[in-house]
Amino acid sequence: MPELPEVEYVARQLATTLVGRRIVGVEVCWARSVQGMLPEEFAARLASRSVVGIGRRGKYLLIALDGEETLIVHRRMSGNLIFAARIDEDPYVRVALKLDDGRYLLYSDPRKFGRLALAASDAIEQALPGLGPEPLAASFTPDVLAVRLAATRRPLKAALLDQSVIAGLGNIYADEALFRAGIHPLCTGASLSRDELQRLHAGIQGALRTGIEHGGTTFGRHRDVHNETGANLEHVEVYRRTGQPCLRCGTPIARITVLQRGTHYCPHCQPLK
DNA sequence: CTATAAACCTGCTGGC
DNA sequence: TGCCAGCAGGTTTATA
Repeated sequence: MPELPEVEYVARQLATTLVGRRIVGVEVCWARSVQGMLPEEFAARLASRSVVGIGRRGKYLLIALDGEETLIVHRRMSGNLIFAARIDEDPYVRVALKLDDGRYLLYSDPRKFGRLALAASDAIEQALPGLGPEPLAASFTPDVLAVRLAATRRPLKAALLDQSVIAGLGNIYADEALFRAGIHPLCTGASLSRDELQRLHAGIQGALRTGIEHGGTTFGRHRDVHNETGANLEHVEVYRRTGQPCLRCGTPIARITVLQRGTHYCPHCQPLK
């Protein structure tokens, strides 16, 4: 579920609410939510650690601790990090961190796909699978985008969903970016003109920034650290709008399947060359 | 390299 | 009301 905007929004919340807190207790309720080690070792390595910083890489949330270790969280389809007064406030708790102010930070995840891991703070990139550039970094230019897309013959939608091409885009924001750019999801990356590349670059950044601004997109499970929904569903232009009129031209939004993922676009505004 | 399917899991929605 | 099929923001692994 969470894509870059949903992770970034939560990261910004945690930067002001979690940094400085110490972990005084760890309860693992679903062992497989912890990656790479047994729950006992995970709990032992987190015990008495203080949070010194919050970061994000693609869809990975990074919680830096003293002792040079970082807690890496990937929420996958249905995971959320939520502050609570008690563990049983949420029915889907997989891991609970008790904090030194008496509250809990709960990792809640109905579908159990998400993972928590620990890695040396100076080796985060090596601990993650190979990720492409950060699309909101200043160094992510239309030229960089062109180079990333030139290396593949796959449909653009498939390339945008590939985290090793660009980090952080998922099904919602890939569709939104392509709509903003006026490019059909089945176009080939290598076939894009200079103008189309610039539009796609602007579309990617614009869609992501809009998502962050509205607290992320919630149509199902995404919640922020206060268990609040994100408002960006009111601002998406094509995602899950199948059959509804295009906000630009009125043509009904079409839905196709790419990589077994629902893909939404306007047949008029996003022509297939 | 590309494409496709399956696996990991549970909950919700829509149709009959 | 009840049941079943299908769908869901992601990623990894196996197979053609």
